[in-house]
Amino acid sequence: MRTSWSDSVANSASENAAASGSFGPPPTRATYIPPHLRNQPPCSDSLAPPSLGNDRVGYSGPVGGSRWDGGGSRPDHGRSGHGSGGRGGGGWNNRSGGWDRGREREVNPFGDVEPACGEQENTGINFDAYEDIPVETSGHNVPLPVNTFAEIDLGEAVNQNIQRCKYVKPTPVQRNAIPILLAGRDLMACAQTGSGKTAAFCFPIIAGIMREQYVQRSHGGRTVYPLALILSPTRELSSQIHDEAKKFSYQTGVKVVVVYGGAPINQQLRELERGVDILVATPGRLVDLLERARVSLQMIRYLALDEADRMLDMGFEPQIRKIVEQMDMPPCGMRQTMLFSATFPKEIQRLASDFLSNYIFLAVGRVGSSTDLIVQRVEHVQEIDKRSHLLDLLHAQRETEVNSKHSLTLVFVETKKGADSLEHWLYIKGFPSTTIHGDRTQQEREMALRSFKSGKTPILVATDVAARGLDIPHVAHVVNFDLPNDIDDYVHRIGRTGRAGKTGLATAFFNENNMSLARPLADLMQESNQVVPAWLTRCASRVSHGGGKNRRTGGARFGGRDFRREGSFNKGTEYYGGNSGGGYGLPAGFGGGYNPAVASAWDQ
DNA sequence: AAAAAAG
Repeated sequence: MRTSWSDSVANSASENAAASGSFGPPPTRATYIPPHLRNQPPCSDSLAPPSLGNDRVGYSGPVGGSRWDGGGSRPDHGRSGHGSGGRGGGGWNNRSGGWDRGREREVNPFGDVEPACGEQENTGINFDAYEDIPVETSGHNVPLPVNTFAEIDLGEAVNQNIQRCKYVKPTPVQRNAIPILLAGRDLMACAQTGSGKTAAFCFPIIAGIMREQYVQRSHGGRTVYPLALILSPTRELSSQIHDEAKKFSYQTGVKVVVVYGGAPINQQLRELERGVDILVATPGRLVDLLERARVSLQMIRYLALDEADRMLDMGFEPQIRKIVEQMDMPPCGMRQTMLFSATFPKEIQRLASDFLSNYIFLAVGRVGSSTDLIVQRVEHVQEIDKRSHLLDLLHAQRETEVNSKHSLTLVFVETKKGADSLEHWLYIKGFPSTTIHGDRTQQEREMALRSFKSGKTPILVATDVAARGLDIPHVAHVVNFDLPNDIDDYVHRIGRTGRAGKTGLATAFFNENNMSLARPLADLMQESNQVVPAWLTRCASRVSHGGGKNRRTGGARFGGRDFRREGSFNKGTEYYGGNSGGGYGLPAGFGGGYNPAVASAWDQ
């Protein structure tokens, strides 16, 4: 059933494809071509996840040998003794082994990249600001952070990709996490999205796969045996991670495949059959593939959970436990496990420790100490007035935006129905928008995201499916039309703005229905040096003073703190990175603070 | 109670 305005006009004639930009006066329904349908090649196969192009032929399953080999011959499958001298020389200089044929046809993921990785120059970055970032680590024998990519031995191929991405210097989470992971340690990391955390876990995985020698076991059938598994809670996030990982692994011989629901499984099966070292997946589709015995986890050496706190909350935990504990994945200690999120509630940390072995906890704060990149506003708006209030905001925004051609507004609502209905209403009121939520087809979801990112529909009405991890440049304004019940969800939502060094605005509509959020929201805003309205403080003091589920413990400087350090369960701590005693005042989840118009690894 | 994730 077509519920979206975008869809309702999707079949309009295409001769108006060159219609004017979407920031002009609102179009009329009769002649309007939805922006996302303009200038599109006919028959674009939008069901295919981006960058699935994978063209190495004849590869199946883990390879019996190291990609370090400079040898001229393709490693033999199923040969256990291969590569005894494979690491001889130990250099990264020449790995022109058996992968070359495939490499020549490997799609260049840098060919059509979006501005995030391409158009900008790396000049004028104020890297000194990085030195101020509070970093907290705990655990046994924490490896020291590095300051440059050159200090890390990731190999020539990966180094080239780092250059292609125009990363000049590792971000704080990378500086700390990469040495930890290269040392083979398990890791629980608190760091905001947009802080380069995808690269922080991808680089060590790719380097590890290239370095090590894996023996192909002769298993039957069409089962594939990935060496690394990266799980994320939404399809779009998995797709995004896959796109990043493709860039990082370009011409390394390491193969990345993504699988998720809502897309044709046959295509994904074909990709898997062409070989997979790193599998990026959402839980449901992975379980399906495991049950069909098309994927085995026996060979997994690296397990990464992105948005790990979401992955371990009530809705996902059973599936994650099944994948990690009840299939054929090597147990804790036999694999390297890394958990990343911007928020890590204590209860979730306790759960997560089941999956970890002697792990290091890492929390990385934000850049700078006083400049808040996200201005948070809370307004008291009754349910009945929300729509007209939103309209006022959008009109005011339009007034001040005549010159900025690419400024996006992300509106979060509570329900899928509410998303459709608000989107339709906005259309009536002359604001081109689209919507993303779990009741839309995957094709529609991906189209909506593209249309929003490109600025063709500069308003996106979303449920929490878009709250986490998605890297959408140019989101100037996040509106919490309906506030979430959990303060961590709020942190993730507003984290969609204030990215890439730009300032962001986050507006929340608060009323009696949000009383349970009053206290944590007021605390959070205070900690991030925001103006807390007096009425909100009053609300906060009216509700219970107990430490409920929503209460942030241990201060919110980092959006998390190692739960092992609480109470008597103290395993010893070590500190690096100038955590000189608090006063940072802002939790993680607030965008990086470097100059605009520069690219760096922050632009992951 | 809602959202997400398999079909």
